[in-house]
Amino acid sequence: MRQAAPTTTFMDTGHDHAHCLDEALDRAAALCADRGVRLTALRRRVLELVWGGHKPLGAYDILETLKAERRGAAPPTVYRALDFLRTHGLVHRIESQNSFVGCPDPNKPHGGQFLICRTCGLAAELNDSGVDQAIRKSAAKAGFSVGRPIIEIQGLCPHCRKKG
Amino acid sequence: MRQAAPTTTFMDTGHDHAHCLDEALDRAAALCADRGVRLTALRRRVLELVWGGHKPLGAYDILETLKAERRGAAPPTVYRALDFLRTHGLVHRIESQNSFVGCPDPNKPHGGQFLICRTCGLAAELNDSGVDQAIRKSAAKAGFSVGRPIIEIQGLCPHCRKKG
DNA sequence: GCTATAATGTTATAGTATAACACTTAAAAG
DNA sequence: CTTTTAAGTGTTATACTATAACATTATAGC
Repeated sequence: MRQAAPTTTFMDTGHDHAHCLDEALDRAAALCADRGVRLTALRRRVLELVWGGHKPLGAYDILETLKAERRGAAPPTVYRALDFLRTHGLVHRIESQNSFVGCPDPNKPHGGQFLICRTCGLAAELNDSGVDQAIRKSAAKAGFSVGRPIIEIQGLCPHCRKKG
Repeated sequence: MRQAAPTTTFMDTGHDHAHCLDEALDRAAALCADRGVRLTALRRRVLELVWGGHKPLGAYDILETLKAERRGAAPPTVYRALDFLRTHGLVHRIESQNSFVGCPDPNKPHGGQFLICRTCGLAAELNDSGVDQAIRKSAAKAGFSVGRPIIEIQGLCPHCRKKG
């Protein structure tokens, strides 16, 4: 085990984000090494951009930055990197926003549970077993076999509630 | 009150769908009358198409049908009708599929909880208070104020499990 | 080094959604 | 009943999101 439990709640605005980022990149490198897959410079860079903050980024936002750095970056450049990162659980897609955010806990396979602030745009990943169990129970009642649960809760984060 | 509690689980393949559809249109007419808003021919027709089955439809699928019926139907034609229907809770958007499905219970305001079969594409709307409570509890722990919860559970419906 | 495979570059296009303005129809006011 | 006003729809153009298909380059294993 390389890391202690990663962040799952809203960060202070002034938290040490460089630390989050470094840890995320270290986890990714370790995970890819374990699985014998390649965290190439491009994939690493895209992951870095996604972890640039706790606010989900659009694919074309990422592309804008890449274009300034690499000759000929195009949509497939970023979508392919994102596909790789998602396959390995390093990044989640926020379905309700067409955006992407780093996963703080890529080793544990899970669907995403997100709290998303409608004011500041920050997203926090939950992974609440109570929610998961309630869903499984409810699905079971309908005779439904649960594959990938998508949970995206729009609302107000603690900071924006106070300022509100 | 015009109607008894509407469907919330997976329908038999051979259920009386004409009945579902009629009830949905009646509910919509009553709701619009109550609220003093207009269920125009276009809006009614789009709702009818969305309720053509229990499988969510894409906006451009709806558009294809409309084009055959109305001169000059274009994307705004269908998106505007869908916006109206969504505003009044008559239709939900399935975020993970860019598709739209009729709501069986438009009077009770609620975010959508959906079970979506990855094989046959059918969607069933839940509205499980256990799930809702688990989410509220978990969000409260993070100091987050819940607005609109989006829950889309991909998996296998009872019929597709059996056919396997 | 050679070969097979994986990754990326490159061009084109598909699929989803909205902006902006013109026109028509229906409701409200007189 | 007509005028006025607002709501709804038509129409054109365009923005945003994502993938297909094929060429080229880089990497890993032999």
